[in-house]
Amino acid sequence: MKPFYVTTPIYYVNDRPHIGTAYSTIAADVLTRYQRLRGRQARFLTGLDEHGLKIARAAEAQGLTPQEFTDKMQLPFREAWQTLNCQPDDFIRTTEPRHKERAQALWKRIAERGDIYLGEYEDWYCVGCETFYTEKDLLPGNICPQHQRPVERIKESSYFFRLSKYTQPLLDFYEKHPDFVKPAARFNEVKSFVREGLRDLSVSRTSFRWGIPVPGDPQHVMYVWFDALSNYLSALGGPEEPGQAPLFDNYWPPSGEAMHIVGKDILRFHAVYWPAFLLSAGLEAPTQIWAHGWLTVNGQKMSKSLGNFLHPEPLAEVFGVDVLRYYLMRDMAFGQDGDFSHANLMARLNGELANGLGNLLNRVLASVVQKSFAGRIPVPAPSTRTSEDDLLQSEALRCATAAAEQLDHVAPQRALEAIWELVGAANRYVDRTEPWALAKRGETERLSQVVYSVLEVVRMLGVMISPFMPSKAEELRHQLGLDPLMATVSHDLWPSVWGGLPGGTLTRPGKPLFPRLDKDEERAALARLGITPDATTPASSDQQPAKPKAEKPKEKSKVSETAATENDGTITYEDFAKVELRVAEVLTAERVPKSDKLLQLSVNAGEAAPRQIIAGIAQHYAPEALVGKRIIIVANLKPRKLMGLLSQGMVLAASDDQGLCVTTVAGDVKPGSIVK
RNA sequence: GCCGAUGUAGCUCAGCCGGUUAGAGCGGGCGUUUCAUACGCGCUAGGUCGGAGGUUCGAGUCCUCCCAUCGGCACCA
Repeated sequence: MKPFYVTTPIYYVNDRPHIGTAYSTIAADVLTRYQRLRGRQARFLTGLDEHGLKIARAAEAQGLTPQEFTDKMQLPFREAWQTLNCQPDDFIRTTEPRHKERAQALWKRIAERGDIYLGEYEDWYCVGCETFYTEKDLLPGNICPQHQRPVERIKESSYFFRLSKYTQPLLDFYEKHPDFVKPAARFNEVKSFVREGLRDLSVSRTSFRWGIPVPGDPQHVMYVWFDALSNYLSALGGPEEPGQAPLFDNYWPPSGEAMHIVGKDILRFHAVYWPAFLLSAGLEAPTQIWAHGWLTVNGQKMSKSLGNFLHPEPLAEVFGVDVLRYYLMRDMAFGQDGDFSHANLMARLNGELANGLGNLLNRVLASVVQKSFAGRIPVPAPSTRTSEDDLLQSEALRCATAAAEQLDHVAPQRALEAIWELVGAANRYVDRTEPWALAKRGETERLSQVVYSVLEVVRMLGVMISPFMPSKAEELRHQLGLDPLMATVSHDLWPSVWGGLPGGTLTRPGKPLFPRLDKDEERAALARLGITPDATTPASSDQQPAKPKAEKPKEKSKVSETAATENDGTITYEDFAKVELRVAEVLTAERVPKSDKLLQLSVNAGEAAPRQIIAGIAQHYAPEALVGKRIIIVANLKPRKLMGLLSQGMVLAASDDQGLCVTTVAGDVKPGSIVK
């Protein structure tokens, strides 16, 4: 079996860890622990992205050097992973010398292939910031977000990577590696993106200094993705010639299997740019890229404006680290979007962990074993086995196999499902065999068998949950009187044979493994997190507040559609000379979802009903800034649908290379007035 | 607008290559045990399988169209 190498994204050091970053890090940790358990060599990398202008700025704002700043900002990440019991083998920071050096080595390799050339990069530039901005980053009206001043269109010298050259090679590569990107639907998106053709990629900047100097041209620093992506290699000491970097030789393909866990937002960089860089450098691409989805919180999107970023530490403190890990792995389908719901977490804690597994251990260990066997695990006689034991045993092995299969396919939620089938089977077994009745009747021989069977299953469960809940797994083993699990290479510990539990072992019954939360405790837990109970989304709730958003535009278009039928004399664009211009007052304005440029306006043009106009000015005007304005519209333009929304008319605007201004009237004129 | 995915019991979801009475978990209801963390176990819920056509002896399961939701791309008034 090839060594296993798993990575999380390197997180942007400017932020703090939140439930989303915790999710990918925990997933990587679970996979690593699982592979080790199976006797496979495994390495887990996480780290931080510490370069870029934003960092330099933030540092400056605090009166620190960028290095001092990132040295400080890295701590919450290290602490968070420690708190969450995630144990990466390496933690790379892009500001480390080892990274800079290897990133430059990768650059050189690619440059030697002739795939990097000097060109010009053009974008919006703010003199005040000495920075380029993409149109998306600008405030309406092409205003610099920092200085509130207009930006200029400017070119700077930049190195480019010949990405265009790799369009076909990438498509060929995808063809040969049908599992390169997971889930498959995401892979399709990647492919169709590449199929449309790739443009060369700007990979350096001269407008800021906080980055890795380009080899041979220190005026330039590497642009973020070149720098960032190379961390996966640099942390292994690569790229390097064979024999020079043992980790690289061992873990990177073809000798190892490398899996990148990424969020769906950065999939393109990993699935397109990264393999292209590697192809160019004559290196192997990673084995697989797993794009996981986004987490909402109690049905709501996490966003800066809502200020509802969920941080993992308080959750771990209130519910327990392992419970949080379990919940995240159990409730979210890996690769799909999921919802973090406090109510669901507590439901799973009580139902599956406390009542299901915790109580299973307790109901046998705390009573029967103590009373009938003086706290020792009994040694059953084979003759006392019945079909119930056969059934339980085969269930145990079946579930163990199923769970392993699911984990091999990176489906932690399904693996846990399979494991909990065994929890159910074990509880049923106890009910059917009634150990308490056997004890009463003094049938000690049979009781030995029953107790042993249950505890053997519990032992197996302890092994299987250990990647997910390492501490609880140890606690469970401790209560069974077993030593901590020690994973070693080439030694598969996953349950595959019955009877691993040594009879005669002195057990150590303790507190319930997973204390149950009663209603009051649930309320208290939520209170400690500053959450009101009705803010959570119980699994059974159907009152999700996602609807009004979708309904609004619908109502509007209905209204304006009727207005349209009354409005005859429509003309086409070619008949522009016949244009009918009117003054209209903007009643409402909002962005068209999923569109960068379109605004949906509702205007009063002096008619019975307001009309809807879709205007391509979103990059120049904030919706709020338009409300109340008297603008001039083309009132009799033939209605047309834009992104599914009916536009009845056109907003007149003047534009030059500095930006765009909607036309308005100088005086106070009634809406609907004709403009001549 | 183009491309893709999804739409199955109150909730979350399984249902492979079309085939007997459409499933699981949770929640709800009923019952039951008493070893256990008032835990467990059993039974139950009568869901137009988004809608309409079609192919077929037979369709959640294939085809067409429509609707809704979500993504990717595109962006024009």
